[in-house]
Amino acid sequence: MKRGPYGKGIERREQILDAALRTIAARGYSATSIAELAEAVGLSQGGLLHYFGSKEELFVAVLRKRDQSDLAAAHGPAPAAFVEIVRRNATVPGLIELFTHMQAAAADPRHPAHHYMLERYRLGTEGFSRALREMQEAGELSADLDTDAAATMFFALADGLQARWLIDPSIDMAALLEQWWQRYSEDTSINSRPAKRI
Amino acid sequence: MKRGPYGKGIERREQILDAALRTIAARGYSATSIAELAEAVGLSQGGLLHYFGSKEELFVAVLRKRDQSDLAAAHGPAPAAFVEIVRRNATVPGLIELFTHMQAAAADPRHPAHHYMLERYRLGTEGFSRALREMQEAGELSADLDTDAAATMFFALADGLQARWLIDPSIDMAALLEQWWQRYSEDTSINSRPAKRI
DNA sequence: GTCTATATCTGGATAGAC
DNA sequence: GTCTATCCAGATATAGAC
Repeated sequence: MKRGPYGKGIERREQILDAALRTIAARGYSATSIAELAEAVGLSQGGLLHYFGSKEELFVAVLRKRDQSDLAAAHGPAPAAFVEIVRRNATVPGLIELFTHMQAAAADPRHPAHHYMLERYRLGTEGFSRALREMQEAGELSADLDTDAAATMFFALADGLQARWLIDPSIDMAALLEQWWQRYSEDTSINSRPAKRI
Repeated sequence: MKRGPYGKGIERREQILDAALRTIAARGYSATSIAELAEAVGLSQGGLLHYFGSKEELFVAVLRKRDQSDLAAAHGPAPAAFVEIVRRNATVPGLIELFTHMQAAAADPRHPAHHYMLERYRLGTEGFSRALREMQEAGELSADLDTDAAATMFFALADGLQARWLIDPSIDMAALLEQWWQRYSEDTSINSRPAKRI
């Protein structure tokens, strides 16, 4: 809450992002043009674009804001906390839709979402992997598990499930993630089991 | 190879799809308008649209054609064969890009890709799951594995990895899928291992 | 900082001739 | 079946006034 125009600008920006978040959540991605967004925010198209250079940059900012709120809401032990975020996201399909569209668009290195996605993958897997290593050190997790690979899989699986869930909501994303983790994290080291089943 | 205008129309359609496949593979999705496509095919825009009602329907037809050729090229035991398809797809990023865009767009039930995706999920998981059950009956796979869930996970993981790989080609999709399968398919039934690690 | 107005303009879809 | 020509819609981005 700084004073002066600089602080106010930032504050206004956050207000706009909040409104955009709500609008996309309610209307979905495809139904949302910057005109719609501007109206929902109570601003003109030009006024909106004053804060974010382009539609795509605005969308990326919205995703960043969601990540922020997801992270703030996360708590508890590592794998469960991440599953919890997915469960939480499932209440807001519009934002998942936005994410999948941005993820597809981010294949182009010049797209504003490209850097965002790279950063998200890096931070996400680093955090997840670190949490797993701590579990290993505490003896709560099999030491032979490749934590980096597991983290990469988790995010790919979560993203893939989300994309599919939008099309076919019959699947239970959180349950599948839990099921995956339960089975995948089982101890498979040589000491813990015979080489062959009897 | 039927005779008459009907057969010829179908044949022409296939030619067009082949050309479209190559063009998208080479240029990527975003760079491909129907005008570009028409040019590559050696047809006018109107002529192209005579065969496919709209851009989206054409794209879906392209995906169907790729599936067809993937399936024709697949061979060998179930999980490995599917990984092989992913490995093969990795040589054609443009088509993966097309797929991820269509997957995102398919969230809208009115989009032509919606039905395609639903069908693909259904056929894919059915086939994968059936193959796993056969392995179980042959005693090659732990009987306690939920084959439907495993199949759903496989496709979600593969799709998620592909979307990420487009943005960050440093990951090895096929290796991660194999690693997943190897660990996930391990026998975890009570007979095969002690309850707790020593 | 915000609005109005406008510049483009890309691109998909259509109509009708040949 | 294929082409030409055109239309039209929708959307973004920009310029300049207040």
